[in-house]
Amino acid sequence: MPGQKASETVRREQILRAAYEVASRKGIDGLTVRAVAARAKLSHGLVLFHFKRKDQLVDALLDRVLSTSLKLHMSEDVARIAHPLDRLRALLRQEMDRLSGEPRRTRLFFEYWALGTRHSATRAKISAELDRYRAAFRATTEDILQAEPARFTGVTSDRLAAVAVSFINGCAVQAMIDPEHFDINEYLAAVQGIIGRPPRQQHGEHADG
Amino acid sequence: MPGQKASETVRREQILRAAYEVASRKGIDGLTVRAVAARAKLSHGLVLFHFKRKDQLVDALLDRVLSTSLKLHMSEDVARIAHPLDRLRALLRQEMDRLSGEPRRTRLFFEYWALGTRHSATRAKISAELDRYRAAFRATTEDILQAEPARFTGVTSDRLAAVAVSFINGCAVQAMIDPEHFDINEYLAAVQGIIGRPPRQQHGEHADG
DNA sequence: GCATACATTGGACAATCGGTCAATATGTGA
DNA sequence: TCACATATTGACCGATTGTCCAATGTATGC
Repeated sequence: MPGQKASETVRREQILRAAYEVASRKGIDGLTVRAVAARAKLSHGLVLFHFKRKDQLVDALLDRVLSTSLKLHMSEDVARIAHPLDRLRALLRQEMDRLSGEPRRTRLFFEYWALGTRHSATRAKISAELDRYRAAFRATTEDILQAEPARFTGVTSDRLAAVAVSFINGCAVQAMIDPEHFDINEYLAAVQGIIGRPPRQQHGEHADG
Repeated sequence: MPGQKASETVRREQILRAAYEVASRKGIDGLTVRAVAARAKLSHGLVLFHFKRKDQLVDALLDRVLSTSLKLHMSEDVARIAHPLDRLRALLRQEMDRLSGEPRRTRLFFEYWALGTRHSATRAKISAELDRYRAAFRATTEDILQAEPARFTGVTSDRLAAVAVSFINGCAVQAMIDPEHFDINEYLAAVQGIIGRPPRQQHGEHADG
């Protein structure tokens, strides 16, 4: 049983898969070289043979988490929606459903997020991937601005995409701590009431604090 | 210098303050009994004399983080706003400003948040404190519903308060990773455009993926 | 001043961590 | 089949952790 050789790519994949399983269950600080090795049924020495340092393993796992957590897949059903704003709303709903349906991965994602506050390389990687994720929304937000320019005065498509992403992250955080008590439809309805159609905001702003 | 006695309440306060400074800089997993002791200029044995286990220290620190992070203070300027919806908007802006101005505390708060996914006691404590935080918004959201019932059909004041809190958390997360590239005014304007006044949502829902 | 109570210290311990390395098992080409 | 390259193992190391505890220092009542 022990000692079966394998190619480097196969081993790295096997180790990374085990690392993801460990981290998604025990958190980043529970991500131990020995725990990963045990999960992959390998010796801990072998893990450090393929990933020379633990940092490299953590970093590679971050790549994996980002590429799966921040991948926007526009289904055909959604792409077929003619009205751009409705399409964006469908995207929002889809992404929030997806993230709230994967609480473990979402939690791991935000653990890296918090870690990025102290670790600049991690922060840079997350920021770059968030940029890519935002860019995936741009096609739709540009359509929106073109279709209804009057609705979004002074708002760029970039900013619109940024808000969409931020909105999704906020809901994901909410769903992370309390998955049951979170209903996306109610959420959207209430936000619509709070934000939509301000009765007297344009003429005399009181904001200056 | 060493060995000066002090009352238990004073020592606990001193230790907790040091624990907060350590955790807000190094994160929860950087919160070490010895690090806290060093920060408070005490022996590590004394820390465990007042907090019998490290868990109790971490737990007491959570109380402190929650009571400061989730405290809603309605300033007189805000309370004086007659229009309830404008008052809620001002509250949102105030809280987002406050949280984004304290990135360290916010990060620590979300670290506990993520930790709550695995630790049920932590999760319960955070949920309870979030309930209290939500309740502080209820006075305003009830005023809103009373003033403009037509605007929020089928939305309760509880739900409205919940959305406000979730909204704040989402912005806080956003400001945590990238404090510079976050502008609350632009955020609110863009959300208003996305959510407000849906042109055709009520009759034929297409959501079912 | 002295005895008592207890806050405080720092050493010791086992457990666990990341990391190194000699020894070994395994596959491959001739 | 044999030599060679290397993937794999497990022992080992130093550092750090939480926790315990005997020794010591400090305040207080008498």
